[in-house]
Amino acid sequence: MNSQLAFNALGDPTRRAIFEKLQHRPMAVVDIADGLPISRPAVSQHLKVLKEAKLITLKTVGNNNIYKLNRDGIIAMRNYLDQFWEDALTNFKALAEQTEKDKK
Amino acid sequence: MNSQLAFNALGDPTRRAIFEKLQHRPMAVVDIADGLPISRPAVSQHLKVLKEAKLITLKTVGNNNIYKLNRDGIIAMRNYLDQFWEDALTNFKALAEQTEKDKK
DNA sequence: TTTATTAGTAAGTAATAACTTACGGTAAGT
DNA sequence: ACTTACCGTAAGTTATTACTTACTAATAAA
Repeated sequence: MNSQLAFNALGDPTRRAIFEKLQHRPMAVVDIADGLPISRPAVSQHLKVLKEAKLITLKTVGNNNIYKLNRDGIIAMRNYLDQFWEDALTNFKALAEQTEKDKK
Repeated sequence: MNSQLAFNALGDPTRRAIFEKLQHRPMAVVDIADGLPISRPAVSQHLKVLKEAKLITLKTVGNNNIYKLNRDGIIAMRNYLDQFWEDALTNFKALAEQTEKDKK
């Protein structure tokens, strides 16, 4: 799992908007772009980033590229972050205990 | 919790490096900057972002600003992101079930 | 078989983010 | 007092990212 890709992918507000749109239903690119204040090609570029981060996938149906959330990618990211926070909190706790000990 | 702050703060690799450094021990700014390929003021700027995202705090001791992880902030962000992924997966599941139903 | 719709990519521009150097202020050591 | 060490901020530069328009290709509809 490349955390850098995922963080980066969701770091942009427009991409988060797209990601959240796809939570409602799978959508073709025109539909995703509809309502967003940017051009359709710009949306395509964002979709590329989300796809490379493995957060979404696409299925071509005739003329349409239907994008949807990628369950496996999302789970991978969630698991990575679970570990990330756990490490941080574990280390925090160890430091706090060390500080206690140092006082004595 | 502000999602923009969360993703933005950890979206930058240098900031994640700083965050991980602080998992080992609280550190003064010079120590944080030591080893990083950027200038000390640049580090200060990253620290500001992490601080505003409530991931770290600082304590001034004489001439030193000692930065350390902020347990409460980390927990808040973990909880927020847990929810974020859970929502995504819940929606994914609902969509999958809907698709099943539509087939019938 | 034209005509319209969908969508990705290329190339250039605009906006943003990360960085540097220069500075000022404060505390600690001499 | 003077000097050194620490650190934040300001201002400007560089690098990166987001965006636009123009184009091409592919399928669907007429």
